[in-house]
Amino acid sequence: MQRQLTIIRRGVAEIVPEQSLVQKLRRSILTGKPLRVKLGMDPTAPDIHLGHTVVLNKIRQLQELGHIAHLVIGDFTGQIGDPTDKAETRKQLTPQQVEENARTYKEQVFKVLDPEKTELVHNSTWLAPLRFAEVVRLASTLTVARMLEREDFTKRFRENRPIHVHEFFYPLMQAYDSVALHTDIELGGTDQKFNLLMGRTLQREFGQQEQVALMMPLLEGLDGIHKMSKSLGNYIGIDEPTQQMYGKAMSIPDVLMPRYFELVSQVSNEELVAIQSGLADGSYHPRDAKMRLAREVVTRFLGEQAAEEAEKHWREVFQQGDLPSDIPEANLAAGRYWVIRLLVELGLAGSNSEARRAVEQGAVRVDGQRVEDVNAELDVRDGTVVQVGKRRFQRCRTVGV
RNA sequence: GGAGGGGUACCAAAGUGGUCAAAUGGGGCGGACUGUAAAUCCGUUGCGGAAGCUUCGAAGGUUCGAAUCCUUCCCCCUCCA
Repeated sequence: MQRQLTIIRRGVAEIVPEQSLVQKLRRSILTGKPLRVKLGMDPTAPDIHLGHTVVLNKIRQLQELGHIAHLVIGDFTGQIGDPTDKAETRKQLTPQQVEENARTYKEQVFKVLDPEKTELVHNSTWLAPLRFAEVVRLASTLTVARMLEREDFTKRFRENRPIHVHEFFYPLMQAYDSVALHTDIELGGTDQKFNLLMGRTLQREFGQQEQVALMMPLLEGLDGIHKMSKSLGNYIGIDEPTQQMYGKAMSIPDVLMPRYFELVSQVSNEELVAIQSGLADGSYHPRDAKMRLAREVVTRFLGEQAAEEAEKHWREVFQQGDLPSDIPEANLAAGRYWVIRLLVELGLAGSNSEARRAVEQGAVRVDGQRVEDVNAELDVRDGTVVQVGKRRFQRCRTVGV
């Protein structure tokens, strides 16, 4: 049991109440019955990113300890939208959209979870048939004041932004999921605290044993400040193109390395300690740590070969400043081109003005030669490579045009 | 139903008749530097090869001149009930 606790505790932000977790584990070990672990997935945004995997990793660990996971597809709640941390009311999705998103979710989620020990359930199964009287009973368990304790609601209220009544039902529905599933442990980010605790309240109301709320920290995104989220664009999706995924991993701020290793990487606890102390005393270069992490992440989601390619590309282009081995090609008639036109033609600039700026700023190279004159006219041959900045390239193909 | 506040560029937010293509911050892009696409510093950020053109919720109007004034419309928020 001590072993289980050590594993479970890694990277966790908060366990409420911890004592209850200990009891549940003990009971599980004695009876040989696995604990029922729940994770709700709101199918509004179908793409899973590294931030989501923090919680998924934890579930995976629990699965490896023998416990069983219920993955709740919030097909019903998804039509409401969790107001958590949202500045505005989310738009409600149609059932078709929810189904579509849920499908994508499933595919991605099993890159982390063990399908053998995962049960997929839809919460419309038990939420849709509820009668109004039952809904009222749920609603009667909490007060408006209590609801407004939630920071996001308070904030919106204070800032005169709208809060719709149906949004109040979100926590209740999520909590009711726990009742329906007899959940022992519910996982979520720290921002889910209110919802997770609501599950305890409702389970008590229904005479069940209360679940343990296990909260994971919110992973900071590429900007190093805000939590990783799709809407902020500071995320690494687990379905991204190889080089992009590797590159994004390399652009994580140095200071976040210890955290990423703790929450994202699967290195053993011993290695984790070694890495973190190495980073702390400077004996381990943050870049090397980052390359290791980037490689691990790409390997995990896209395979080892992809990871190798990505690393090679990285070394060529950014460490040695060489041309990458795979430059996108564009067909073009041979001849003389005005630089600006050439850039726009190749899609390396969105407008003439933008292209001119790039040249003025010394960002443009043609066959390795920096072009500084905005009025330059250039000969384009087959194979001419045009580069803007450090990472945008186009090779011209004049054959067959 | 009544009273009030507001809609400015990718986002936030100044600007209330000319000096506004529109301050400032964030973001983006670029440069320098660093064996990192990190950090830091600097530059740049409507379109246009130039003259110039089009932008401040929408449409009209006043004026030599409007993001700024007037009219109508659309959208958002708050308070009272």
